[in-house]
Amino acid sequence: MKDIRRRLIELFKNGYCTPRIARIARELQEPSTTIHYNIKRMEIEGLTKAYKAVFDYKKIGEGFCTYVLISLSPDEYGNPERVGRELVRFPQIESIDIITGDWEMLLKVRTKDIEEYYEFVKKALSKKGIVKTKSLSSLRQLKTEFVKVD
Amino acid sequence: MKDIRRRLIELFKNGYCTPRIARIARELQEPSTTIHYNIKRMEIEGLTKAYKAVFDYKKIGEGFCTYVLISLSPDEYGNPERVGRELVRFPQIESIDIITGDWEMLLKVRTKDIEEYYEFVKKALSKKGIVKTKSLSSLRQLKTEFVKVD
DNA sequence: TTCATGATTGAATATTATTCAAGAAATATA
DNA sequence: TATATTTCTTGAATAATATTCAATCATGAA
Repeated sequence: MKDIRRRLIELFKNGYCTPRIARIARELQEPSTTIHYNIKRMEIEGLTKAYKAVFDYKKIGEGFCTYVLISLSPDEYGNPERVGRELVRFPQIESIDIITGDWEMLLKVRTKDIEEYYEFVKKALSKKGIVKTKSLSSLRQLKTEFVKVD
Repeated sequence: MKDIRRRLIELFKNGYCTPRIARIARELQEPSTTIHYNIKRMEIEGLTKAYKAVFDYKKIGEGFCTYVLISLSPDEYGNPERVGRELVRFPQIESIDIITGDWEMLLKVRTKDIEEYYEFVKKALSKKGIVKTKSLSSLRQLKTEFVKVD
């Protein structure tokens, strides 16, 4: 058998979907050409960044979700984006924010389990500039990416 | 003019998109019927929960993003899901997690600005059971919903 | 009012999703 | 091991959908 699923999941994580114009037109009771026109305008103007899938992450082997608070070394305070941009490429990272408060950065990370999370931490969070981290693991998700789950 | 955009944004937040089968088939060099079959199976088995859009949230008037740590009263420790389920319905909430550590719950909230956030806090976080909160505002997002932004 | 720009829409066309039936591959059962 | 059963793959045909185009309408500026 071909492992189509694994490849589909990768594609769906950040794209390869598209609006259902005909269905939207029925829902909003407007002509499909009007819907089409508006969707294209929103894309051109950059309101929409991507069309993607939301998964039952447990079922795709990414059931372990952790929020990571990050403290940067003083010489990185002026440029937290540098560290952030290095992290963007890690597929386990769902979101990266530079934040107010006692910590400089907040990540949301998805892995299979705690072992895989440990591997991620060793690889990704040993960057120059990161001096301290604190992990908050999710015991249960009720909503993610605006979608009600569970 | 009809305000189509506002309505499209609402629909796109948690659905009304669909996989681009033909495009995926070209990308993966597989017959489109094989792709179709696998996508449907993933939907039936519940691997995929929704197909939706990711926005430039600043451009759709939701530029202010805040993570909210929540502490529950001792009599809610045994049932944090009760509070969580009450919060699910708020459209400003992107994610809800029950977490390990000093706090019981973590929300990700999107509003237009700090004023609208304040309105949200008054309405949503005055629930019985919530005894303390701490807001970490996002100064800059580098990645959200697995999609690189900015 | 007139003009320019952007939004809405129906009709025609191009592209795509879906169904169906047949066969191949994997798995279960004897 | 043989055989049955289930799941997966695939091409051909059809149904549904997206897209293009040109005309019309609405809006705001000059």
